[in-house]
Amino acid sequence: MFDRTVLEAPSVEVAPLLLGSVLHGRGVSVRLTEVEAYLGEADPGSHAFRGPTPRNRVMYGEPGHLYTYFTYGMHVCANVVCSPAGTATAVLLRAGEVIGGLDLARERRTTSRVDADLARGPARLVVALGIVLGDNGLDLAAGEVMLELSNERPPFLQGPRTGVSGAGGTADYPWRFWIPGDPSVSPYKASAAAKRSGSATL
DNA sequence: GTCGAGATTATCT
DNA sequence: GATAATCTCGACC
Repeated sequence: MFDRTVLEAPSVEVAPLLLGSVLHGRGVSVRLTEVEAYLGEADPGSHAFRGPTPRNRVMYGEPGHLYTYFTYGMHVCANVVCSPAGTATAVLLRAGEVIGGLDLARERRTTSRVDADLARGPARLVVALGIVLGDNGLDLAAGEVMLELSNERPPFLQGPRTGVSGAGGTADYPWRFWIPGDPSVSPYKASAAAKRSGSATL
């Protein structure tokens, strides 16, 4: 359960609040350590940039729901819908630390050799939680996948988004947030940042 | 440890 | 028909 009004804010404000929060999905619990904000039609990197489509209509719905989508032919990513109905902003869940249902998470992610890799990356996190494409639109307050907002405000860093192709995948939109020093984030962040712009450490 | 290239399919133009 | 909010594997240091 959570206070849905918190999620009515724009995704850039919600994103840091999700850090440290816990997502429970079908027997596995993950503490979020890295997220990314998407600002709907104002954001060239968002699926909603070119207006509503059958796929992204969930983002236009009420906050606190799950938005899932298929990408690169074989991966599913998950977002938390933010902002009031009619506004298409969302927060992409990029990485987290498995804190419950460890054995089950290991079964789902047989390619991970260390626990820190179980939910390191958007598609990996989705697999670890047992989320599938059909969960699109699920209510995170009462569904099989539940969000538990943290009362704490862990320290976080902010930087350019990664993996976004075309316009929008630049430092013009520094809407990636992560908890510094967490093992489920650091290697990913370091190599991706170095690859893009030399060094993006803040 | 870091770096580079290929895989594979739903969705949109 | 082109594109994509990625992952994995193999080569190299």
